[in-house]
Amino acid sequence: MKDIELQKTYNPKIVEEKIYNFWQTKKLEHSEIDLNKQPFVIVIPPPNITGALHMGHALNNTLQDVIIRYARMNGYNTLWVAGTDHGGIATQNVVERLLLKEGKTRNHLGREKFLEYMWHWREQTGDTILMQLKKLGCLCDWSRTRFTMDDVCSKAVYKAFIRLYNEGYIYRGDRIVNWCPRCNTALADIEVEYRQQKGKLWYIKYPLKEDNSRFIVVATVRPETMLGDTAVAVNPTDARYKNFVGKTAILPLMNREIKIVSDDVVDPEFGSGAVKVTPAHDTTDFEIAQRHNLEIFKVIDEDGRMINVGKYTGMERFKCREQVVEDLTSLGLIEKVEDYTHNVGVCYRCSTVIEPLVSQQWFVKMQDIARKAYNAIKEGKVSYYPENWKEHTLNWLENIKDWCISRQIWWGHRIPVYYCKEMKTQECETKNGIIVSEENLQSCPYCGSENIVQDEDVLDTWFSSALWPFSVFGWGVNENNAELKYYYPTQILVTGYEILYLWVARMIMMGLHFLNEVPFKEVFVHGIVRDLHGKKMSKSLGNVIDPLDVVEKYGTDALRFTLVSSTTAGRDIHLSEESFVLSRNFMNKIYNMTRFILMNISQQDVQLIKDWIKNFSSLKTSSLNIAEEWIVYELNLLITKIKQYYKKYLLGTIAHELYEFVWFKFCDWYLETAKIDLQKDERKVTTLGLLLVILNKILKLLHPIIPFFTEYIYQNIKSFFDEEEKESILNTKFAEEFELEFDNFKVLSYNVIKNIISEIRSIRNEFKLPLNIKPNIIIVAENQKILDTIKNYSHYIIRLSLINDICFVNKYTDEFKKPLHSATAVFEITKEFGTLELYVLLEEIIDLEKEKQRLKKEIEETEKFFISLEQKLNNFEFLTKAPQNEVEKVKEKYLLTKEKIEKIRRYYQQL
RNA sequence: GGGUAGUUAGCUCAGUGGGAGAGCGUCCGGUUUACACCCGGAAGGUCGUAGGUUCAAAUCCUGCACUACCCACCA
Repeated sequence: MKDIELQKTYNPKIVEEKIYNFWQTKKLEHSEIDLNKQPFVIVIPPPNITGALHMGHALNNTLQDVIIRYARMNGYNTLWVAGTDHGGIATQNVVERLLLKEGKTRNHLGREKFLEYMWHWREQTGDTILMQLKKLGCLCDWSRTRFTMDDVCSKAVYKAFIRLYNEGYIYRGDRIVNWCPRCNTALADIEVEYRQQKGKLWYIKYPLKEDNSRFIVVATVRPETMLGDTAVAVNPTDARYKNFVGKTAILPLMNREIKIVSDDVVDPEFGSGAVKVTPAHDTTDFEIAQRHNLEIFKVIDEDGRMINVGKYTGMERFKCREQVVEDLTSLGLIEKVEDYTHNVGVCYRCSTVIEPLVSQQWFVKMQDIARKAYNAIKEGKVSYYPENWKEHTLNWLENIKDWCISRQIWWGHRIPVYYCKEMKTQECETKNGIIVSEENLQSCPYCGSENIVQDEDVLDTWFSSALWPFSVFGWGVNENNAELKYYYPTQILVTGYEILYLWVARMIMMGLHFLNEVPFKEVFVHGIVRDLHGKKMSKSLGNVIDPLDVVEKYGTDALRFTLVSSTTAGRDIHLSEESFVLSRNFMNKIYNMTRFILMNISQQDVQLIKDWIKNFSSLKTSSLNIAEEWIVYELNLLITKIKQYYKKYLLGTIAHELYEFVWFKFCDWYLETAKIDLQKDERKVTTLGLLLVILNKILKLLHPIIPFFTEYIYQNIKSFFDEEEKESILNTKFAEEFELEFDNFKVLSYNVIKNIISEIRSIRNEFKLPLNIKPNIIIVAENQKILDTIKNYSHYIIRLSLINDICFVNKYTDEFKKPLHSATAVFEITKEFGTLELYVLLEEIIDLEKEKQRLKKEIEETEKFFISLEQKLNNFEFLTKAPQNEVEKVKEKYLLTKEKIEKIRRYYQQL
């Protein structure tokens, strides 16, 4: 694959295609049980089969891929399990919409045909997203791909249900559930979103039975529900209503007698202080009804239409509201109407206003199960990154409610419960005719009756998701299998915070309950992808950035690099198109830097360079020049930092550090000095060898983030290394620090040279020197050693700052008079080396007024700092209370700054 | 109503006790042959606000304002 092309621009499309095909043949992602190696496992948050890849997926999976590749390069037996989620209501909605286009509804087809249709649809399109993940470079072991409704996972679902049922954790009960009249199903509390909505608060007069000229006034935002009222409640301490409690009121429009009761939940401050009680359609009212044994009277059906209410029957609930208000108004029973803003619950899928409905549902009793999870998290068996989500999860677990797991749809795991209609035996009767069975039953196992029916409902989609970390390893088929033993618990779960409770907490609970071990040791929580201004991406806002478009335009690696570098500790990500341009440019930069290196290698040098690289590890830094020593030193610092950041999963910081090092240190500085070295034949091999060694390290550091690009470059340079046997960069070891002893003086000297060059450039710009004017400069120092070192490398300064020549002056031994027509700068180095003066000889070009201003500004800035140092040192408390090394540091800076400022002042005055 | 996070350059964000940083944008200058998807330079900030702790605060604490998200049964 030696084909770095001559084009000046990196073409991701061609390269990524090539590398993708290369990987396809290598099956690098495959993992097998290897007891000699430590496993490092990630189980994917399974995307919904309806989903086309969006930015959230791209982010989530890129992060996982970075982590898995890093672990892989550190010698772990990595496994990333892929799969998809059947997605319950969301998926059924999508398919029903498709059906509707054909003019059909699910009821036309019937359950069986409808499911057939759905499975067929899934076969055709369900794996699209997995293909897209593959293209993203995700190192999932595709041979293990699972689906929440495949045989293996379904077995786990039934097994879990039956076990929970037998253990007494699953029960069936009457509850007020959040009903979505559009989706026609119950929703869990966490599937309900609240929206603030402007509404009205109606005050309605209910006449008293004993004296219909007297009224009790109730306030409500939902007048239509009054038709189902079975009581009025007031606070027991409310003096206004003391005499009403126990009396009977007449429900207007319905002319039903209802009781007036007292209950603590009623807030006397709100509205009129009296509450209408509609047990069938309000959670609080339902609770009141249970405490007072009130009748439950259902007036709204599953489609959101009125029932059992005479002339209102069949009306849509909001239409009915208008009608009720109109009728009450004409009866003179509306006392007043107020504007009122309140929260309305809506379905998280379709935003339809939720109707609280009383109905029979299956529930999981959560308290015991949650306590186990609570303790495990508290004990640190699961670590959260960033940590603050730990506390959130604990809070949620503490206040957990029972989990409604039945859903009134067809797509999903059908609840494995049968009802015997006959109950012919005693045994059958004690069981209430409820049969829980994984098998497809034809007759009742208790009484033999063939008159049995299976529960119509399916399980909440999150029920199967909660089992995902172990169902994928075949727990449902055989819970003692070797894979489960080896791979479970997994290492880390990567997810957005929006499903922390919906999913993550439940996995922890189920993992602990069924396997007695947490399903993952770590949870990495990332934010949600938003647009540049923090708005959620949505089609209606038109601010969606499609990852596939980005890949098309800028390449997969650019997408990945941007996503990773935008990730900061659990915060939301604000994406803009231009951020991908930056990443694309970064890739191009490295591409060209590589081209430069390879272009400079002549055929006859290849072997020499290989030999040099082979011996590099035994080299001493003394054979390196200061630029080389500096860059190697900086690279070591970088590697150390990056390894630490990985421990804390600070992936965004890692991307930033790499960007900075490669561009600003390696390319802008080292490569520029290397160009100068390359002109001397005797330095050529060393320079090129070192450039390749560093490039190789950089590739490895970058590989987890931009795998395609780094693989491509690696394939083009790997022949220089003893790594011929490594087919892919993925099989190499992650970059380690060089084991070298550094000479701090060399590093320091190089930094001084850098500063001198920058300063000269700045002066050139300030005085608008054209490029063809190359002034002479004078460097004055107090220390001969540093003067000699700079002298040795003066060619760097001459080339990089475009000057003619340098004159070196030792302040103590040489005669020196400050040249008048020059621009001046003073540098502080260290206590040992003192300060250094720079004169750029400008002769008649200089504008002395400008130089004056330049120095004045410098003096002002330095003075500000100097005064702060002085104040510190004059402060007795600072001297006594601050740590000694801080005081020392300030003292040193003080002396240096003093020297500097005095010098600049003197020059200023001479002008 | 409760909780959490955020408020730093025009924009997007780093920085968690010792001289305010990056990228983009802006302005100035560049065919320095790896890269114009580039190079060099510059301007731009009383670090939301009011207090407090400390020798020292963008950084720690408290109040307030605004923003975002999560949670909650207030009709």
